[in-house]
Order: sequence, then C-alpha cells, then structure tokens
Amino acid sequence: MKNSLVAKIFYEIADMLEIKDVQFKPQAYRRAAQAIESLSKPIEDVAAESKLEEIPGVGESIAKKIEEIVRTGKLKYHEDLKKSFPIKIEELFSVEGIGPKKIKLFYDKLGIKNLKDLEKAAKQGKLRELPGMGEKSEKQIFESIQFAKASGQRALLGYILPVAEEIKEGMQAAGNVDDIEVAGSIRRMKETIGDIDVLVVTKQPKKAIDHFTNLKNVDKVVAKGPSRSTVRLKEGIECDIRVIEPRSFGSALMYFTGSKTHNIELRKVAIKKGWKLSEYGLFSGSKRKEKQIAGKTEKEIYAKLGLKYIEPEMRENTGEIEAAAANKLPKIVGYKDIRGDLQMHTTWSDGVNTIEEMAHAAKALGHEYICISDHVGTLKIAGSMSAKEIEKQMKEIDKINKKMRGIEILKGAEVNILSDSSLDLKDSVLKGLDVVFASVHSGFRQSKEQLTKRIVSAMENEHVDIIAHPTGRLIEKRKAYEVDFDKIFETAKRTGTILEINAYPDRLDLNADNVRYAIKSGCKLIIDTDAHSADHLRYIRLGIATARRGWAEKKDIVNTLPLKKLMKVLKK
DNA sequence: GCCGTTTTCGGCCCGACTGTTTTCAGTCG
Repeated sequence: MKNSLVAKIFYEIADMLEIKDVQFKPQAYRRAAQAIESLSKPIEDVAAESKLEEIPGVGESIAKKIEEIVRTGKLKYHEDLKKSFPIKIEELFSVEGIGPKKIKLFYDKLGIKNLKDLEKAAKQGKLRELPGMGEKSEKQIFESIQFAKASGQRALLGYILPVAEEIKEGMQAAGNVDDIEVAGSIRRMKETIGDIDVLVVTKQPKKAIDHFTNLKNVDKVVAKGPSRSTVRLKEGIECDIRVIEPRSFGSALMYFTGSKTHNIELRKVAIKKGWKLSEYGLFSGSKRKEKQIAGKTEKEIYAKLGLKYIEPEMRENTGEIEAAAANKLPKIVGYKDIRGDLQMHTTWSDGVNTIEEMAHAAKALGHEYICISDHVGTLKIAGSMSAKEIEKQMKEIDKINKKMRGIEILKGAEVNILSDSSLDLKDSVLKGLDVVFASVHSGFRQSKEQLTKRIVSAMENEHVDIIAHPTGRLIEKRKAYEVDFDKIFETAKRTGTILEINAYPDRLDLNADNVRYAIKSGCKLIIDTDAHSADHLRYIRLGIATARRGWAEKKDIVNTLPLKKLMKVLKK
C-alpha cells in the first residue's frame, strides 16, 4: 500500500511550493494528500482501475503524478523541487512561530537548512537582524526549539486524557465557571495529542484565567491575556484556555474541536447558503448588517446547515459531512455500550494483579463479564503458561466464579502464531478454553505474504476466536507489519473469526482506518484492553473511541452483546 | 491544481494575535 508514500510526497510538495510563495497549489496538494491518506483502499488499486480522478481533490495533473509514484516509487517533479531546496522543511516547520516565509528568509539570508542551523543562528543573535525580525521573535524561536526538544513527539491520548480531565476538574473547582469543555484533538480522541485546548464560559474572565495559570501542574505561563492564556504543563505539553461568550459556545467548541479540514468544509456549506461560519457563530447578511442565526450549541449549527449532528470522533472530513447531509450517518457505538472485556493478563503470566483483583476492578467499571487471557505456549515470552498451568488456572477461575456475584469470568488464553504459521499450543488444550486469542509476537520482519499467511492460517483454526492486535504496531515506536488486509478481512468474515481493537494506549490496533475498512468488508470486531493491571481496564474507552473513529456501530462490536449471545458468536 | 444549485474561468475559510511596523505581514488554530 503506497498511500502514505504518495501523501508524504504531496505534503512535501505543498510545503515547498508554499515557501516559493506559489498561490493555491499548496492547498490543492494538501487536499489531495489528505484524501489519499484517509482512503480505505490501496492507491495502486485505484490507479489500476483508472479511477484516480474520482478521489476528491485529484484532477488530471495530480492523477498523472500518482501514476508515476505508483510505477516508480518516486516523482521527478518532487525530486527536482527538492534539489532547488536542500532544506529539512519538516523539521523547520515543526518549530512554533515559523512558517514558509520565515523559512525562505532564513535560507536566503543565512543559509539555514535545518533545526541545528536555526538554533545556532538564534543563539548567535543573527536572526534579530533580519527584516521583520527582532529580539523578541528570536528569543521565541530559541525557546520553541528548546521546548520541542524537551517534549519530543506527540503524546499518547491515553496518557494525556487524564491530564486534561484533571485540568477540567481543577477549573470547575474555581466556582465561577459556568460551562467548560476540552476541545481539540482530545475531543476527537485522536491517537496522539499535540496540545490541550480548554474552553470556558464565565462571568469573571480575569479570575478564571488567574485560577488557570495557578493550577498545580502548570510549569510555565507562556501567554496570559484578558480572554485567553497558554501554559506549559509539567507533563511536557502545552495547554490553552479561552473564555467564550455563551452565544458562541457551540461555534467555538466546533471550531476548536476541528478537524481543520472538517471546519473548512463546513464553512463552504455555509457559504453555499449565503452565510458565514466562524468561531463566533453562524451569520447571515452582509458585513455591516450581519445577524447571528446559530452559535449557542453545535447541534443547532449543524441543523441550520442542513446536517445531522456529527460526533467529534468522526470530524476528519472523510465523508462525514456528505453522509450527514444525506442523513446516512451511522449511529456509532456508545461509550456505555460495552458489556465486557475479554483480553487481560494476571499474575499467572505477565500481569501484576490476581484474577480476583481483575474481576473486582472490571465489575466496578460496570462490566458483566471478563475473560482471563494470559500468555500460553512454549515461546518464552511474558511468562507463558504451560498446558499444566492452564489446567490449574481453569480450576481457580471456577472457584472464583462460584463465590463472586455480578460478573462472569471466562477462561481464555493468548496463543502465539509462530513464524511457521503454526500455533504455540496443541488444539487439544485450546479446545477446553472458552475464548482463544491468537497473535503475532515474533518474526515481525517477515514479508507481507508470510505474515498474511500466518494470520490467515490462525483464523482457519476452528478453536481460534479472535486475532489480537492484528497489525502489531506500537504508536510512535514500531510500524505496523505489512499484511494483505483484503485477504485477512475476507478470511475473518468467512471463518467467523473476530478481529480485535486493542485499547492499550500505544496499540489502538486495529486503527480507525482499518476498522472502517474491516466493517465495510463485513467483519466483526471486539474491543479489549489487553490490561496488564487492574488500572489498565480503564483504557477500554480508548478502544471504543477508535471504533467510533472508524464509524463502527454497536452491531459491529461483539462485546456489546450480553454474555449468552456473545458465546454464540464465538466459534464453538 | 482543483472545481462548479453563482462559474469551463475565476475563485479558493476565517479571525485573532504578535511583533514588527507606522499600516501590516506572518503565523496559528
């Protein structure tokens, strides 16, 4: 699948054209890149079918370029552009306060090509002498570089969500906050988060902002004004707060939630109706005599635009606006629809809590059932259990089930799919379990064909109910291994094997795009935490969010079912 | 470079803030 390669090349072209001060083309390339990135099909397949120009934002010229990339793996136009700009553009763009104009200025006047050059020039006081620059800008650039270095990559949603919630609670404790919401990519439940955006309604803006800058996890106040402020938190992430008028709360929430491309499309819908949409509301009339027709809530704005309400997790401009206009939005699975969690580890393998502790924690979360799925097999990873130990554990589970009320514990196991496609445990043992997970834990570097074959043959096994974390990726750490999704989804559907959405913060695997494709292919999914401690069971909402981002409905997720019905969906 | 219930040509989302200016360009969200 070359989609991400094509998108990357187009993003880079957009950046370079912007530096060259070319008008409008950068937007065109970005739009195409974004559409290709979120395509559910391999771009080479679309090219083979000669349907490239059906992709929104792709016309004759870009279609030709895609064909060249698919054919040769690169693009001459892109290579030529790069030659005229020997600059690490992505690196420089990542510095806050620097855009295309400054990058060009720095390169033309000082020959700055990368972050290191820029830092050096800032240190030596060379930037301040350039036109349009001054001491303050130079200092700000230097500080942004330091901050970027210290905080590194984007933070995982699973770790930042609790921080954002703490801030929200901290603000509510101030007593003068009438309404508060965390917006931004957190509200859209993106896998990784750049910063935290908080919106408040208050009659005492100054007091609220003072309270904000004095919250206990604030490390440094970056900016502080009458209606907004930015701070750096001890967790190494920035947090913005904005005071909003009640009449604009919905439009502001919409605007700051994004995504940016979703907003742009909405504004186009407004323009078509002769209106204007901004963070202050939806307006009719000319500039001199404009009248607010909506803004208090998101719902009324969508309604006025002729659209059904779109859940934040779906606002990525991947067809949700068209679907909302046609009243064809799916009713996506809710955060309270999950009845149980089937993947978790205990002290029997590499978990830190006992079976009983896990059961109590799950019950407290409202689960009706859980499954203990410790590692099993001969592969010496993660304290795998032998067939003998499995026997013992099953008896222990029987005992706990007898004494605990209100939750049912299933007997399960996570078995390795070995490099030769065989399973790491005999069928005779698997047969006795309620739920069998199979997953790849070794040989990640095999070819796409081999890895696909391993997973497919595991699915063909009559005892394997679920494929755990099907692509093996670890966010910001390890890329997904390449597999043939068409083949995997087809096999899953045919054999009745369920695919997992692993809710662990750095996995979220299948990811949202895969989820959407899997559902389209007719697969059933399950959301599990893969908890290695009782605390981890809370991660379930990250998995639900991933399902929602992939447009999954309740009927697509098997652990929304009561236990009896769930057992019928499993293979035996 | 793309696209069309204003258009096959002439548009392309909108507003605020910051730091540099002396009326605004660049950047951000």
